[in-house]
Amino acid sequence: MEYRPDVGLEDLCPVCGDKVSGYHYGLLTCESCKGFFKRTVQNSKKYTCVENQQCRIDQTQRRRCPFCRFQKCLRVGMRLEAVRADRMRGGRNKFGLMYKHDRALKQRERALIQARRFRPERNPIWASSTHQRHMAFTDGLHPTANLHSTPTTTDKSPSLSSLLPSNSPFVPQYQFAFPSNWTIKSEHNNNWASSTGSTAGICTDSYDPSSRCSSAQDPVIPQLVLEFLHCDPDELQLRNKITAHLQQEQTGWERYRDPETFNLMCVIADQMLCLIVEWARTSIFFKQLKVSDQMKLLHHCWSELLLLDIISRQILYGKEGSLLLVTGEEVELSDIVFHADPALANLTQRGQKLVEKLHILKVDRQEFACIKFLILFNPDVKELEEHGLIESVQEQIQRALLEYTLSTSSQYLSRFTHLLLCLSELRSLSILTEDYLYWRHLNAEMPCNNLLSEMLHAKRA
DNA sequence: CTAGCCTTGATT
DNA sequence: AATCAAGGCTAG
Repeated sequence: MEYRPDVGLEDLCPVCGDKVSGYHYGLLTCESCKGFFKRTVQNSKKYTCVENQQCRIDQTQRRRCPFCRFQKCLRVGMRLEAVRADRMRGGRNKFGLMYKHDRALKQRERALIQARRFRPERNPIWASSTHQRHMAFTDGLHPTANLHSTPTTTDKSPSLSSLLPSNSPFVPQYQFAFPSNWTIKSEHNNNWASSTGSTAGICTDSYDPSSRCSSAQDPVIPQLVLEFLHCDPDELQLRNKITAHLQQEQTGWERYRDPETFNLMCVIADQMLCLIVEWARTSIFFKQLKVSDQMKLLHHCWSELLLLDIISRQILYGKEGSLLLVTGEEVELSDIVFHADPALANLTQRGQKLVEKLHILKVDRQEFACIKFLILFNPDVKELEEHGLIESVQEQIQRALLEYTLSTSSQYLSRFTHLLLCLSELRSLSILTEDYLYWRHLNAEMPCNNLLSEMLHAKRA
């Protein structure tokens, strides 16, 4: 296998693919597109397209249609407001900070790639993917990048049923034993909410985060937790997959620096859902379930998993005051709240509060990996064929998580209880989010024919 | 018009 | 003083 640098994307102009000469009008572009954008805006140029406004824009053909070229400039995120009305030269503009953040992010990314190169990690999840993705940069087919445009066979995300059937034979590694020395007593339907009542007495004291053990003495990571970690996809691979897809879709992913681009967020969420399904179907325990049960479980918990994915990203990699997207972009939370409608603003704020709580608890990657499985294996889902099996897996996960928590925190019971309370909040937040998305979906404000809309319909059918 | 190179000037 | 993203200039 030969070495090919996969960092090429950010060195190419997102408009025409030429060599980038620096940040211009909001993002990294080449010198010629910088000049073209400047001339167009300064002189208020009006172009027309002699074709059907779908001209391919690349380095050799960029001169042929200024109309389509300018459309693409806007689409990839070049900012009109960065062209100065007074034509003042020199100095800096308000984007300076954004450029700085972007640079830091790219630097971090490079470091990650560098580190991974020396410690190559075999990842069976991606290798065994049945869903082929075209990484090639196919330009010119969707020039307006209208996300409502009729999906082609490549840009339409596959249905859940087509994603699920697994070819890999199951090799049993774990016994489904029931030596439950302890269980979380469930008084309600809700797994998480139950802990409020039964263990309330223990958790009235506030949790002291300093009780979290330092890594000085290595915590004992239970075998099952290690297995969950092994199933957990690598963040950088997720990022590369999603950005490759967005490139292919010609959506110009820089656009969501503008928090109003709800559509693009939906495309990202849809792609994340595909990857979550991929994670599940190749994961321990889940891959041996009947496909019908797999579908029921995923239909039930997809929004929780999606939210947890977003939230865990903030805690593991993000920073305060901004939302880190899977693509590596950061969006100011205040911008989102300012631009969003009241319902979305409220969801964002509640989500942020949850992030803060989990941040105080210092939830780590091991625990997030466990929690994902806890959410997936929900024995309260109706009409499960292998209910007993799913229940026993749920108990094993709970045991493993508690065992791990025990080894990393001196106040493990308090900590564990707080963790479960957070999951209860995650549950209600996911229900609200589904309602919100469904409402936008009914108003035809979302891209259709994708996994996201399939999931939205599943529970309401 | 295009695009490569030049000048400018606030920020660091 | 160095940086670097604005605007400016000018052959082709």
